[in-house]
This record gives sequence, C-alpha cells and structure tokens, in this order.
Amino acid sequence: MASIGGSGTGTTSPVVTRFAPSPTGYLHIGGARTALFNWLFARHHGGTYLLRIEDTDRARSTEPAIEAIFDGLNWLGLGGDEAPVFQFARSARHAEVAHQLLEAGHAYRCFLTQDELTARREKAQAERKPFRIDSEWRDAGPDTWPADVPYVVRIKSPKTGETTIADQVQGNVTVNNAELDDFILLRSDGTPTYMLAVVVDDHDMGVTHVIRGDDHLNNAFRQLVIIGGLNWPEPVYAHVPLIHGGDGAKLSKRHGALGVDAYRDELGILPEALFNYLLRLGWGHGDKEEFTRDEAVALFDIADVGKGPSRFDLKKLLNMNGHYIRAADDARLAQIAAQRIGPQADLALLTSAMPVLKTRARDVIELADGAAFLFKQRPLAMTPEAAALIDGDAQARLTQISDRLRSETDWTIEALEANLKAYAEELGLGLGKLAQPLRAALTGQTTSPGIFDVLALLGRDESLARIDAQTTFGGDRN
RNA sequence: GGCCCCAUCGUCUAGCGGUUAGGACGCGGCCCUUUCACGGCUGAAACACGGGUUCGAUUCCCGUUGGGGUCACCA
Repeated sequence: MASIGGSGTGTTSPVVTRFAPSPTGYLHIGGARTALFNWLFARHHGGTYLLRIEDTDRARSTEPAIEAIFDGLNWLGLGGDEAPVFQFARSARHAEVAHQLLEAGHAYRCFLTQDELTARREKAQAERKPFRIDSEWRDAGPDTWPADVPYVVRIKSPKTGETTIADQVQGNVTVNNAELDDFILLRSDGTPTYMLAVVVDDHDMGVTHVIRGDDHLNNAFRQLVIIGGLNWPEPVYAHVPLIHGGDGAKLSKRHGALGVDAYRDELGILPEALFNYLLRLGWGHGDKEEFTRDEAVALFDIADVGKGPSRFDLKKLLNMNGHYIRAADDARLAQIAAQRIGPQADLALLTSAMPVLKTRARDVIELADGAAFLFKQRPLAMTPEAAALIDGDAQARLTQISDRLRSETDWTIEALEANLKAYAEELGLGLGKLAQPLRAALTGQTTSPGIFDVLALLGRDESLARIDAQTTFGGDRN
C-alpha cells in the first residue's frame, strides 16, 4: 500500500473515499467520473468507497433524483461498499459540532441580518471594493447579545498567514488566509450549512481522501478552518478538473450534459464503454486505450489525473462503445436489443444473428435497427432505395434465383454462396448485380449483413417467401 | 473585478532536459468486399506567445495571452 498518509496522522490508515452527490437532478457525466475516480482509488488501495447523499437543500432535493443517482451508479458498477449516508438525517450532529466550536471560541454568534449584509455588499460593490464579511459580533461578549433576535453561527477564520493544500491532483495550492471569510456554520433557523456538514460527515465516516470536482478547491480552505478548530485530522485532497462540453464551455444541463440514464436509454451505450471512456477522460496510461475494470484498478493513480479540464467527445465514446459491443456476449446483446425491438423479437434468432449484426453497430440503437429485418412481416415495407433496386430485370433474376434456391438441398452459407456465384458467372455478371436486388427483397433495405448470412438466418421458407413476394408472380406462385 | 487553477494535433492523451514529439477518436487515401460495417495499411494534423535558466528546452522559472473555477443564511 502506498504511503499517502493524511497530513494529520503519521500512520497510514486504510483508505476511505466517498462520492457525495446532491440529489437535485440526475447523475450527470461529471459526477459519474468523480464517483469512478473515488471507486478506483479505494479499490486500488484496498480501501472502502462510500456514498453520501447531500440532501440538506430540502427545496431542491427530490426522491426521484436520489433513485436516478443510485440507478446510474449501480448500472456503472459504482455502488457504495456500505449503506449510503443521508446528510439531512444528521443535522443534529452537525449542530452539535457547531456548538462545540462555539464553546471553544472558534465560532461566534452573529446577529447581522441578511438585509444588512446585502446593503454592505452593495455598498462595497458600488465603491468597487472587494467585499468580505467583517462582523462586529466576532469578538462581542455575551453581555452585548440582543435578546430574542435570531442569529447565525459563523466560523472565526484566521485573518493572517496563509494556508497551503498538498492537493494530489493540483499540486501545492496556497491561499492567503485574509481571503477566507467568516462563513456561516449554522443558519438562523439552526440548520447546518453545506460547509459544516461536509466536514462533520467526512470525519464521522472516516473519510481519508476527498476526491471531488475542481469547483470545490476553494471550499477546501474553508473546510480546513473548521477541521483545525476541531483538531480533527485533515483528509488528503484531490480536486479533479471539470468536464467541459465539445465547445469548451462548462458542461451544464442545457449544454449536452445528459444523465447517465440517457447514455444508456437514449444513446444505447454499454456501461463498460462509459466506464472506459470516463476513465480515459483526464487520465491515461501510456498508449493504452482499453481497460478492463481490473486493469483500471491496478493501474489507476489519482496523481496521474490531468490538471486541465477535458472536453466531452461523443464520437470517441461511440467508437469505444462499438468496440465493447463487438466484444460483448451475443446472448446478452440479444437481450438488450430485444427490449428495443419488441415482443416479436425471437431471442434465439437474435443471438445467432448477433455475430454479423454487432460489427455493424456503434450503439444499441443501431444494433436493434440492424436486427429489425429479421422480424419484419411480409409483405416487407421497402425503403425507396430498396424499391428502386427491384426493376424488371431484377424481378426476372429474382425469379430465377427463387427457382435455383428452391432446389438447393443444402441451406448453408457455403452452399448458398456457391450456388449464387455460379449463377452470376452464368450470367456473366458481378455478384453485386444479383446480391443487391436480393438484399432488397430479403430485407427491404439496401444495407444489411452479408447476403448469404441473411439467407441462412432467415431460413429457407422465409427467404423464398420474401423473394417470391417481389417477383412478377407477386408471391402467388403457389 | 478579487482570489485560485489550467495550457502538446480539431478532441482525449503519452512525454517527466537531448525523441523523426508516440497512441486513440475524427478526417483523407488505399486494401479487403455482394451492400453497409468490421479489419488492415497509410496521409494530413500539436508543443499558445515572449523572456530567462542551461551546452541544450515541449519539459524548469517569470511574464503575456487564452481558458476554467470560485466569491450565498445553495450544495
């Protein structure tokens, strides 16, 4: 085990990481990657990976969002090692810690109202001066406290000196303590703020490594003030860069930031493909592009994560998805495709067709579309291009083909191929002249798996029936 | 605007003082071929700029430019 001990204790404690989403929406792609990195880091070090739902914002947290997050996480195989912690349920403990800080003199009651604060903020802005809360209540004694007036509890941030964090991804980051304000720990209604809750929960959950989005880097300094006041050990921090959209702008909900459920349901992505893609976004290991879960666990190191934000590239995800589709088990793919095709999808047929279907699909949608011809009802609906292929000449040949195939006793790919190639030779034509009209008759489309595969898959009776339906006999030869 | 962070092909990245700057996606060409794919081969494509340090900078330092993050009784 690596000796990346927390800066608090000298001994190496078992690694504990956590993914702590707030359930105000689905699990988005950035969150999924943060979860992945936490999971990978914990696994790599033989540690524990925990989940915490930060549902203290009662107005915005919803039950469906919580379910969507668990659903997405489980789909990716990133469920927590223990039952998830719900932050809101722990508010009493958060308040208890705030009072501990109050008694130790590291926090104070502040009676400034929101209106007063807003006024001061606006004044500072008007004077183009940076605004920093400077509450006169910071050092006020109990004798000056107004009675029956609500107050908030603020932390006493240091006003001098500087703090540096040895961030595992960003390196050493230093900030002047003067930049830190006396932020709120407990609101005037007594509820804890995020800043307090995170620190308390991480401590109580035994979190040793905090791996989260870059947008929390500034918060880490504030959280350190609380940790210092409590004399708790500091966790190791690793702030990973955010993921941007293809245009470089922050990936937001209206900017192509889909929930992972959309990648599965609407884009037809396989979980192992998304896992691999997310892993490669911001992290690399030489020239290696594909990683199994085990390889990822063995090779992953949070220190190797890039410091700059990366852009999300759907084309590459799709390409990777194609790789995983080709590598996936046929029965499993048949199962997935069948859900999209409908009740008429025959699993056995679908499974046997999968080898020739999956090289032609980058996602599950294409896979299902490519399989659709297998289950079409006669007479087949023709695409305009396919219909155009069946002209008078083609119909005549189709009739000939029907006759030849009808007397074919060996309905195998090899025999069928030999048969039709011989016919093409007799006619002095390329196989393509025969294959395209045949493909149109058999599938109603101009593209499909190899024509002999199609013939074999459809079987003698169905093949002949589909061909005859397109000849001059109009399918009525019997 | 203050503070913090970042910077290699269009994109994801390898590189960790001396390389023809490598791979992948995408793009072009060729091959395979009954269509479409897959696959194989191949081509174009990058060290943001300016100063240093050094015998030598993509690599180390500073600045500029550009991009991002953050500044709530949200999380």
